[in-house]
Amino acid sequence: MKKTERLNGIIYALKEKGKLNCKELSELLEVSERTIYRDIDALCQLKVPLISYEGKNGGYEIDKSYFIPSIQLTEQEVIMLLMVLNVGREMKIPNMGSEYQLLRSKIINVLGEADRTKVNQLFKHVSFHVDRVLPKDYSDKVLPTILESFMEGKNIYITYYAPVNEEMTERKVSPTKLFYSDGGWYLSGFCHKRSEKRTFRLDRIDKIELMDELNTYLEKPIQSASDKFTFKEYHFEISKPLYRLIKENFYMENCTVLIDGEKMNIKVLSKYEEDITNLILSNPYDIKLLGPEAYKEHIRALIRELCNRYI
DNA sequence: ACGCTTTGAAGAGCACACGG
DNA sequence: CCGTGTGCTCTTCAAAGCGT
Repeated sequence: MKKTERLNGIIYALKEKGKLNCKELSELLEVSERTIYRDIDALCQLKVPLISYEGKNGGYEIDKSYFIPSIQLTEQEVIMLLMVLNVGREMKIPNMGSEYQLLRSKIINVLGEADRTKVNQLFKHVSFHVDRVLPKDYSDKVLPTILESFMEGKNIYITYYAPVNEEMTERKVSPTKLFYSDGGWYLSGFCHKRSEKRTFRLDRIDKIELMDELNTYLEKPIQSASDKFTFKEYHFEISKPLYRLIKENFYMENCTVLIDGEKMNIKVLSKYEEDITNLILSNPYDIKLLGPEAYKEHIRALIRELCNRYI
């Protein structure tokens, strides 16, 4: 890290944290305490209004009124931000389409002309692919209203499209979590219409209104058996080659090997039942489901239905 | 190779907080 | 009030990095 970046780092850290001592700053910026003392000295010479407190509970503060003129980023920081921005666009963060280009310009304009050309050149050869992204689009109001509901701690009123019976339902929801999973954006929370925890696909929210009523479910977790994203444990016998092929997959994240050999015995804790089912049906010679019994019955029923249909 | 700058380690001195 | 612990300030010395 260059000295100028470190000086900026000290200013931003003190602005954010309030008071920090030399040891904390040295750990944060990964330099010795002596270097921090020298940097503090340099900042004082640059007329940055620092206040030092000696003795126990001492440290440094920056005058609250000190104004940081503009954001300064290194080339590495710009590259990281652009990577994150590109991933976000690929994940279709709601409303990102219109904001993407402007935000990208703002970030890249932090760099000088020469570095800008270099970074543009770099991003011609870097791309991100997120498979199975569900929605074509989101309603414009959805994300801003959900974000506001979390910041204000208030309930929302939504009109939600249920594809099974092709109907629009209206309901009051106390949002608890906004998340991206399995190719789409979801909102989970307490549904007052059903009186239980429900997860909603954002692209199926047609209308949304922020209510005046306070959300009392923000701090306490809501448990629900009908929740799509709960973890279940699966027990398999699996061939070593297939295990090697799939062990890095997202649905295998919580995997325990019970017996290691040409035929392996594993336990998988996963919330992606559809992917597990596809794995079982696509690899009948290499994987055998041992449990749980209820899920085995589910697989049997699927296979019976397939047989009835195609024999 | 040389000079300059930056950095780090160690130690001494001073100020302050706190408990006995 | 005094001893102890913590933290800022300052000095000295050595080493590494960088440009010429």
